[in-house]
Amino acid sequence: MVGQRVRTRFAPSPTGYLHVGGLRTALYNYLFAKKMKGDFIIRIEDTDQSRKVEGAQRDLIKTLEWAGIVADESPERGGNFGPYIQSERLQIYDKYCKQLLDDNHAYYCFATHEELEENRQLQIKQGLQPKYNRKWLPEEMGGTIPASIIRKKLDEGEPYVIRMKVPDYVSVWFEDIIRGPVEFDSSTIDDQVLMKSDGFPTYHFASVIDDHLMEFTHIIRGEEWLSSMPKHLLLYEFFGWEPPKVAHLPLLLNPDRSKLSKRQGDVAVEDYIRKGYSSDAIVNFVAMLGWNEGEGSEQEVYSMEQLVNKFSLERVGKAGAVFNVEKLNWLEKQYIKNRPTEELVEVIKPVLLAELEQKKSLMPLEIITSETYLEKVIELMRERVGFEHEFVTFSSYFYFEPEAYDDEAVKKRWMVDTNDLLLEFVDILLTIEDFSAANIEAHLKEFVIPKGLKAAVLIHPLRILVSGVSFGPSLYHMLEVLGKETVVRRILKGIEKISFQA
RNA sequence: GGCCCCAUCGACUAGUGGUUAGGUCAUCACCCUUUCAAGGUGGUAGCACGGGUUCGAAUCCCGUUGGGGUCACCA
Repeated sequence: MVGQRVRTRFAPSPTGYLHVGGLRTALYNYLFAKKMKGDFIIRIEDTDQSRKVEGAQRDLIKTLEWAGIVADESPERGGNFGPYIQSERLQIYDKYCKQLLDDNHAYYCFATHEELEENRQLQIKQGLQPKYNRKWLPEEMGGTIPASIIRKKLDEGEPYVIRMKVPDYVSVWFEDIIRGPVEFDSSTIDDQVLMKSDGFPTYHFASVIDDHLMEFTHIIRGEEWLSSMPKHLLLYEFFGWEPPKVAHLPLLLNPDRSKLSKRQGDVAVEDYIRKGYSSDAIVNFVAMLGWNEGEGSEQEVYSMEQLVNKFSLERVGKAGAVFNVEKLNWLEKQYIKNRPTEELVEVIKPVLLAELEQKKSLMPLEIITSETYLEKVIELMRERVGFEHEFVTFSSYFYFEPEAYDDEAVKKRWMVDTNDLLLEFVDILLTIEDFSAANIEAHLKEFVIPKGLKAAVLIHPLRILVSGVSFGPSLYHMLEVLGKETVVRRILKGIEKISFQA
């Protein structure tokens, strides 16, 4: 194994959306493989027919690719170790199962669900660990069932499963890359079903065989698999295969420290995409949940490339991490602040166009959809939005007339003579040739100072009139970007609707 | 409950025997400011507990407590 090219895998079951925990698992597999100049592979574990969801495989891969996690081999890309879908590898599992049967490492079990359940209840009542009672263990393997009976059942076409025979009184030991040595006693391991009665393998069996056949060097997966590791190890031993190195990742947690779940917020990557998070932020955030550079590094923002360069399994923590959206939000803002303007234009243009389908704008379309205009909006709003789409949704006044005016702000900012002042000031605005921020500011001050008033008496009402709200970018720059015509129109329209309230 | 894993500010974490226990998010205050942000400065806040080992423990060992995972013909 020394000098071997690193191969890792992400092996989701196509039962629905991609979980953020799954995203992190995939990411760590990807980062490690790429860091080691190796390959990252996607394998689909669809051995449970009943849970299979149509389209899930496509969505899973699409979402991973959205995040920048592109597999070197996958069901869609192919590769030299296919098929990459387990339901297409059934003959392979059959073959290896036969071998286990021949070697007396596995046996047929004809127990019914009812029987099993009854046995389980009995054991629980007796205070024992629920475990298969080995009723169908054949004589030659130390059990009580004669080969003839098994033969007969088989001939009669009786449904069966195939179980692995866990050796008694052995201790299974392995070294986890993240956790160090871990030991289990075989008495705590159940005779795991390998082949289900529908002829499909269970996860445990299929994944061991595929992990070996596909020549993975490192298995990186969630901690929930830690306790089934000994079963897998036993299987490797039965086959005489060298097991890959394993790393069990700490779990992602809810704010109350239970396993991250629906109910307490969004868990699907798609949910976050829908809300407007960028892959940069999600990947960065999820990468830091359990991994850090260490050695006094204070970097918080990492590109995928940097992550690849710096990632190491040794620096993955052992404790679960709470998925905290606040920090994700902060990261998203960091990316928006630093994203090239052209990129932002590309993203928000379609959002604006879609919005324009719904709503009429009184502003010239060729202007507000132009790149130069959007660039100006971005310049003003860049540090004030939490998501890219907010360049449109949170700043709709750059494109649409205000539909309402913030009541509280109006109450606070309107004096008896505000409307008169505004009306007077409109005339001045009309005279401004060069409608620039600096010019507007100069004219406003020139207008207000001789009257012994502060600029604020106009600044706030103007903002409210023009945008409808009491917050936003620099007023003068906002007016400049909107243009004289729009500004004047909105002021006149606004003062018709707003008046001083005592 | 058995087995397994884990334990530093509210959150993410740095720290591997000697540090005023550091950083980031959040939070609070102040500065900047026409507003809101952004930014700047500063503050509050943490080694779960109890025993050891040691001249000296956040760091090593044991125990307790707490949390989590897992005990399927699901992955």
